[in-house]
Amino acid sequence: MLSKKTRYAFRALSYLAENYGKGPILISDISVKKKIPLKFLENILNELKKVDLLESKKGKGGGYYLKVSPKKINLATVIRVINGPIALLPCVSLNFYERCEDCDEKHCGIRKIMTITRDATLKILEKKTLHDIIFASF
Amino acid sequence: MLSKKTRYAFRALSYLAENYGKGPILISDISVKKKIPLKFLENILNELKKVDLLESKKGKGGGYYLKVSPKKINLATVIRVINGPIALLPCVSLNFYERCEDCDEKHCGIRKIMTITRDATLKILEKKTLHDIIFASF
DNA sequence: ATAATATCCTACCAATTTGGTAGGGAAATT
DNA sequence: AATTTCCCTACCAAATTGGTAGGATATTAT
Ligand code: FES
Ligand code: FES
Repeated sequence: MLSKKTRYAFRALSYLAENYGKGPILISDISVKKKIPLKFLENILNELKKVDLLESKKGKGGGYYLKVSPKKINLATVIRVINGPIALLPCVSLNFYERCEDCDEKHCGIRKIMTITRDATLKILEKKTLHDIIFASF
Repeated sequence: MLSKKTRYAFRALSYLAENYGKGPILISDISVKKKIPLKFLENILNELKKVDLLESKKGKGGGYYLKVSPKKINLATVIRVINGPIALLPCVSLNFYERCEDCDEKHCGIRKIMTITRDATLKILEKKTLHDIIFASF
């Protein structure tokens, strides 16, 4: 399951997506509107900034805003940044690969099935974007 | 990601599947062959027994064995028992449903996409069985 | 300048989950 | 009655999760 933090990230991002092009949005504004603990949200938005999904501005008139269009930010990217691997096993992860101890990858049946599962999941999560989140909600 | 415990469960089950029909297998045998900590494995097998995937026999000649054919035990079932929900959000889980606070299910775009993802995942994990694990490994 | 505004950074914290271990009890077999 | 094997309860350390606190830093307005 996705962590609470990741769910917060999606809620915050969808709010920013709804306000795309309207300039910087205050953390405190997002916090109140989306009911996310302020200081926790601060941290989340900062992480999203560090991977270039968001841009920020300090001082009066400042805040956070999407760096690119909501149509260009897919869900897989967000999950990887905040939640971590999408694959069900480390030996199957594209972005967080780790070898399985005591298991031979060449002849591992579990791995093969989890690879198929990963591909099916990614096919959806890499195609769906923040834009889809907003417009799936009407 | 699946827990280490779940990976142990799959390794143990695939060993039991390979030996299906050959009578009870010792925990200690599985532990050594599949390199799983003995006491931890004890616990795992017992949980699988409680949901009727395994049967056990005590005393000499005893051990654990699959209660039904490897073709009838799918991966989704195993994951749910040992790892928990398969869906990425509680509001989308079929077997572990929980309402999302501060989120209206009717108009939630995230939920809709996660439902699609869940269905794609389940389509695979409910179809693939222990038998497939064994025969995908050759 | 300097005050005000707002993000950024570091450190800490409690509760829960994960990945075990220890020790003995209960049932079946010899 | 001894041996074998699973079963049950309790405990434990380390990691992760979901935060909070307090101030440093950058920008803007006066
Ligand atoms: S190689 Fe990763 S589970 Fe076998
Ligand atoms: S209802 Fe579960 S995320 Fe919106």
